[in-house]
Order: sequence, then C-alpha cells, then structure tokens
Amino acid sequence: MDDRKKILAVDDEPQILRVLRHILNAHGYAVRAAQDGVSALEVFHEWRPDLVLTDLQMPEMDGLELCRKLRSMSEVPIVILSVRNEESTIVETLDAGADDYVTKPFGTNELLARLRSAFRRAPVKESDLIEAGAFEVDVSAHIAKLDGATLHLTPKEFDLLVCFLRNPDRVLTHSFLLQKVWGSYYAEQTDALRVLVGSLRKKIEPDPSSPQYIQTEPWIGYRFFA
Amino acid sequence: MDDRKKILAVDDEPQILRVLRHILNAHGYAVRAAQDGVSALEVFHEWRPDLVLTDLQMPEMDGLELCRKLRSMSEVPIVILSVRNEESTIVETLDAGADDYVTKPFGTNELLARLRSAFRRAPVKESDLIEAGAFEVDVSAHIAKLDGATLHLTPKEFDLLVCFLRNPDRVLTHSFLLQKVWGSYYAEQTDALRVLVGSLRKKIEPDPSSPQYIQTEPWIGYRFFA
DNA sequence: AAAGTTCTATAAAAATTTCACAAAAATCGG
DNA sequence: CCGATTTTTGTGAAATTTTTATAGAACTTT
Repeated sequence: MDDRKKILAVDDEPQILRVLRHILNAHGYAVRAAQDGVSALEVFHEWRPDLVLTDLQMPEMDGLELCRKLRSMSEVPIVILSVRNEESTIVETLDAGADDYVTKPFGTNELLARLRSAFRRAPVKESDLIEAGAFEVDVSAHIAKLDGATLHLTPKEFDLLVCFLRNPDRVLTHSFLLQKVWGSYYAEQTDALRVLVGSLRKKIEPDPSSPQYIQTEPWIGYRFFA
Repeated sequence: MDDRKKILAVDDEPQILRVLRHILNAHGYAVRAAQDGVSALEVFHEWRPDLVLTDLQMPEMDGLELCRKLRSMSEVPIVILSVRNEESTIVETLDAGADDYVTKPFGTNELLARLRSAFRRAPVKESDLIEAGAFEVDVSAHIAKLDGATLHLTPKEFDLLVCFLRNPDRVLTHSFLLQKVWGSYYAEQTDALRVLVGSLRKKIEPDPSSPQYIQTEPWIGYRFFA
C-alpha cells in the first residue's frame, strides 16, 4: 500500500508542473497535476489529495476561486505558489482560505518546509461519518439525518452542525464558530451567526423556543449536547 | 466578557513591540509583550495566549529555542517575524514547529492576514483542567462541576471561581479580584464584587449563610478552601 | 427566478451594576 | 471591658446595560 502523502499540483504552465512533480516525487510525495481550476476540482473529488498546491493565474477557474470552492467542501491544506507578490493579492488569497502563500521564484527547501508545516497542522483526517445521539452525518456527502429522517440544511447550516457535532458539551465561542463556518473572524458577523443558529434550531429542535440541542451561553457562545 | 484573541508578542526591541502592540490592539486583539524567550515562557504559562508572534534574535533564549520549548508543551500557533531571510533559517525555524514565517519589514495587512490564517487552522484550544477538592473545572471548555454536578455559572461567576481555584487557601484582596475578574481596578466596583461573591456562594455553598468554600476576610478580601 | 445569506429593527432575555438597608466587624472613648 | 459609632459586608430588588431571538427586507449567488 502506498502511504505517501498525496499532493495535487495546479498550474497552467506544463513546465512548472514538470519541475514540481520532479521535486515532490523526489521527496516522497505522490503527485497529480491539473492545468486549471475546473480539472483540479475533478481530480480533487476523484483522488482526495492530502494537500493542494496551486498557482493563482489559470484559465477556466483561477486559484482564488479554486480556493473558495475547495474550502466550501473541505479543510484540505492549500498552499498558493504565485509570481504575484502584491500585498492585496496575498491578503485576499489567505482570507479566501489558503493556508500559505509562497512567491515564485521559490526556494525549493523553503517550499518543502512550508509544505511540511502545512501537513503538520492539517486537521487529523476527521472521519466523514459522525454519529452522535440521534444525529448521523456524512460530511463529504453532505447528508445529515436526525432520527433517521433527512435534514435539508443549507451549506452554512451544515457546517455549523458539523462543528457542533465535533465539539459536543463544550462551549464554542462566537469567534470560534465564526472562524470555522465563515473562515475568518469579523465581529460584525455575529448577527449572521445568530440568524444561522436560529435557522438551524428551527430545523433540528422539536421546540425551537426552548432548545435542547443547541444551548446558548450568554456572553460566550453556544454549547451543543447530542 | 472579553473574548478577544490573546497574542503574545516577543521582540527585543521595545520600539517594534510598541508598533506591534498598537497594530494588534487596533485590530481587536489583546496583546502582551515580552523582550526575551525566558520571560516569554513565563507570560505564556500565566496568560495562556492564543498565539505567539516572535522575533528570532533575542537575548536569553532566541526565537528558535522558544519555538522548540513551546512546541514541547503546547500546540499554540507560532508565527515568526524576523529580518533574517536566508532560506536555511526559514527552513530550520519552520521545522522547529513554527506555523508561519514573515520577514521584516512586513506589510501590516499581510501580517494580519497570516495571523487570521494561523488562527483559523488552530486546533481547538487544549483543555485546561483544574481539579481541587470536589471541584472540577475545564477553563477553555467553560465547564464547571461540583461533586460531578454541572454548575450553571455566568461568565463573571465562572471567572471568579477559576480565580479562587487557582489561588486556594490564601487571602485574595478585593483589588486583586477586581483586577482579575474585571480586568481593571475601580474602587466603585467593590459593590459588584460583593454581589458577585454572593451569587457564586448561592450556587456552590450548601448553606450560603455560613460559607464553607468562600470565607470572607473582613477588611481584606476573601479566602477559598477547596 | 429561486435559494441562500446578510442586514436591520425591535422585542425579549440575561447579566451586571446600583442602591438601600440590615447585619457583622472593627474602632474608640470612657 | 463596654457600649456607641463607624466602616464593611450580605442581600434583595430595581435599574441599567448588553446580548440574544426573530421576522422580514435587502442583497448575492446560482
């Protein structure tokens, strides 16, 4: 069995892809390549890489868009490799969910060290199937059931529920939830969080006005009991 | 309750620390500073920051050593901020467990974006358990139990209890408690402290009128016995 | 156009502070 | 040492502040 870590490299220039493949292979990674965002997503679904290393400038779907798409469905580590070094681009990309940003031309050893770092802090492959109490959730398939009945949740509601199911009993602060569900923390979004909690309660609580699963901890956040 | 994220900034130049403190405060972080690795570790233990932002070159204990020490005891996110930009230094530092490496002079917005990114992928704060007598408190999960039964405490009551549990058997002055629970000392707040002690007693004392855990030391403060 | 998300306004709830007054503790003059 | 006086403490309840819930409008995305 091949237990090498799997890296999906995305760049529109075949030459760069060749170089990357060579370097990464030489350091014990399994590599697959894609030349644009759309095909990158296809490979991602089919191959389930452990990390995505991508350029920004690409036809079909650029790196920023790819980043957002990936983040909406996965916590896979994403490292950007780009010639663009304007601060605004870097900020925008990191806020879109990228984990690191390396500018070309890149030092091979630094790139490898940054990849190791990205792998190190990657979430331990969380099981796709979560069962807790009457809940049953398949994360990658985006299916959530309560007492066997399918819940029809929007993407954000789904993310929020997963977040709760993975951290039961403990208080989850507003900022933690904002970060996990929205990807970054902006205090102004606490309104959106309240609304989201409200709509999730409507779908899972027998009596939303006296919640049994999602309890509010005033001033701090919310606490979930399965 | 202050739910700002706590950043420990470490640099031997006071001027840089001032700038960092200013920037980070302005963006909603709570900041504490240290000028060398040894005092950084002390602050870390006492304050439990959510992230450590450190320079490499420092007296007493340099950034690399600090990084290793921190990693041996915690998964706190570490971001390095250094003038040194040789690839070998970056590689060495990242491999010592740093999560990101930003070179000085730094773009403020990029630094902030990299901090957001580091926060985003930070693991759930490791639990910080205090057990004393019949009390069992997990500070980061905000769970407090007495004889196995969950206590339903408000944020200030919780903070006060933690304060007592961390300083058992000795007299805690009013001003000390005000400082710890309210974050600052205003003499007018002694009323609030009295009321708070009263409401905590109601929740933890078998007989609040003759307290066994929280004893008052007239003219001085309170003393807690687990 | 439909679905999802965010924003806004308002009412309700929760926590905190202030306040009044009785009880307890210390101070002080005798 | 003792009682009067002063200061501090405990406590209930009102007042204040802050946070939360929620409906519906506005905005975005698909």
